[in-house]
Amino acid sequence: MFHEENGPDMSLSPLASLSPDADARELATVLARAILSGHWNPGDGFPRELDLCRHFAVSRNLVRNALASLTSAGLIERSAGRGSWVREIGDWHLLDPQMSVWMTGLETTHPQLMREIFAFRLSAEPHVAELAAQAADAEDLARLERAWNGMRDSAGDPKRRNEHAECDVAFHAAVYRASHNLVWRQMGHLLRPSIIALIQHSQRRAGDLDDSLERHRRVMEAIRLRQPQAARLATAQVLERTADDLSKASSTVASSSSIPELQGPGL
Amino acid sequence: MFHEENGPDMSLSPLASLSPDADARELATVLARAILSGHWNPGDGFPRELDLCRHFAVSRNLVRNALASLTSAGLIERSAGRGSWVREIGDWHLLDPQMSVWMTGLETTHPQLMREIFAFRLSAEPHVAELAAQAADAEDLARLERAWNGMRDSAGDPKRRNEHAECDVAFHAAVYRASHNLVWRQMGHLLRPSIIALIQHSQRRAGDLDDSLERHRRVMEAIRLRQPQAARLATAQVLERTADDLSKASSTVASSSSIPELQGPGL
DNA sequence: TACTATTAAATGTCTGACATTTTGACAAGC
DNA sequence: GCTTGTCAAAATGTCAGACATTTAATAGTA
Repeated sequence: MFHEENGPDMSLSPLASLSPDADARELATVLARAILSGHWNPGDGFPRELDLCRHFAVSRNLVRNALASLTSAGLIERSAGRGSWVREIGDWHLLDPQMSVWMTGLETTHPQLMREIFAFRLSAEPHVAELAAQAADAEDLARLERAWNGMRDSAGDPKRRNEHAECDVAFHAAVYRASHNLVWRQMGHLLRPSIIALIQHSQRRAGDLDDSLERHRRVMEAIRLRQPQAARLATAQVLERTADDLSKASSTVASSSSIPELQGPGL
Repeated sequence: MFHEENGPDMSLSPLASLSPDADARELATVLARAILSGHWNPGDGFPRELDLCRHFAVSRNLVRNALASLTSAGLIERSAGRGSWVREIGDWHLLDPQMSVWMTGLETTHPQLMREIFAFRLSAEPHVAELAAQAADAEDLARLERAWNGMRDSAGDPKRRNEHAECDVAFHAAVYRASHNLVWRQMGHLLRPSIIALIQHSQRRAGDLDDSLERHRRVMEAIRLRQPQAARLATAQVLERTADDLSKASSTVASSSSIPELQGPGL
């Protein structure tokens, strides 16, 4: 007897429940967020297809489609005859837009991932703003202005915090897009989990909010006036303010503004 | 009669043939490369599942798995009852590692994509090298040296051109990885199609090769000596040489070093 | 010990059927 | 003429069961 049919199924315990009429997309979301929450260590075996079928009461086909999504995001690896297992964090496709969606809805944000993403933004975004100041057209400016107006109008109101966060995302995404390079533009997807997680967990004072708004406005203005250096500086100052909020929000005062080093061996 | 059962099936004509024992991965590759080659315009309808089944003589299941890959790469969009259609180039997930694999094997390289990717490298890679010079450890240096030695040993030999290209890719990927940031590291996947396409299509003279080797060596040395500014400059000069080779290789002397602007409206 | 055949477990694929979503045609009613 | 409701067709989404293939462990044998 190799089955553990009636056992407690420990490996399935971290899985949330699923609505009864779920489709493959929802199932993939549940599974992905369980991995992103760190419920499995890299190299750990992932539940077998049939176990997942029983646990969620869905067909094997649906499970396979969901697992295919996780595979294409680099979260798991599969092999006929051997099973599925969780890949190490360095192999995850952080730039897959699907990953952004999964990360955004996470209740407990993955601290290491957030540090990595923010460190990336810190090193890249000022330069993106510089490119944007060289290439932005009228449409880009309109997008920036729409997003900024949304931030201004929803500032300070606790009921409109989600709206404020979305406008914040839209603003930064508009900067990436204004670079008029398809690769940078794709990278804008990375912003959502980073910004949402921050806004949700930080309690800003009104003064901080005004200051943040003003710094965003300077970025927009520099891009409008085609001043690359000014745009670079203004963006760096926006991120500096964000880093402040971040260190206030997190109980552990990590060095969020220096490039964190980790991920030693690898293979 | 709405079926066009026996028609010439024009929409299937750009599809290459498939080996008889193909799996979903191969089928996805054939379909993806057909799209990447530009055989469909954005918004064009993609063949229906059953047509693809007949054309390739495979099961519907296999076709569906292949189409799921294309969907997760942002190449097509699907909707129950309406069918599948090709998305516009700005929505393609250029940073999906799977896309790099598909692009690399392409016979006719997609000129716009290659320009976009190279423009990105030109704007980002010097800064990545700067980060690498701050964060590289012994293992990173070993990887760089291994790759550079491979480039040196295979230089000039027409029979070892693929090997040379692979080492070139490995060198630049090692720089991205040495930044010790997971996001930049993932971005290293983007290098392969860019470098391979260039090496395959350019006929370098021996002197150019030596020069390229020397410039790569300077990058490695600057990283080893922890000299960020020198690493930045050296990388910029490597890319400058590459740009020269590019403009020699392409018959149309496009402005490959300026950020190309395109993609106007796009909702 | 070393090698081979067997068996079981897990994922990969095939087939056929039904469910759901979307669109268009058509007729009834105002 | 215009709207509205109903129906059918087309396309993708899901289910169920069977078989194929790959992998690892096991038992048997020289």
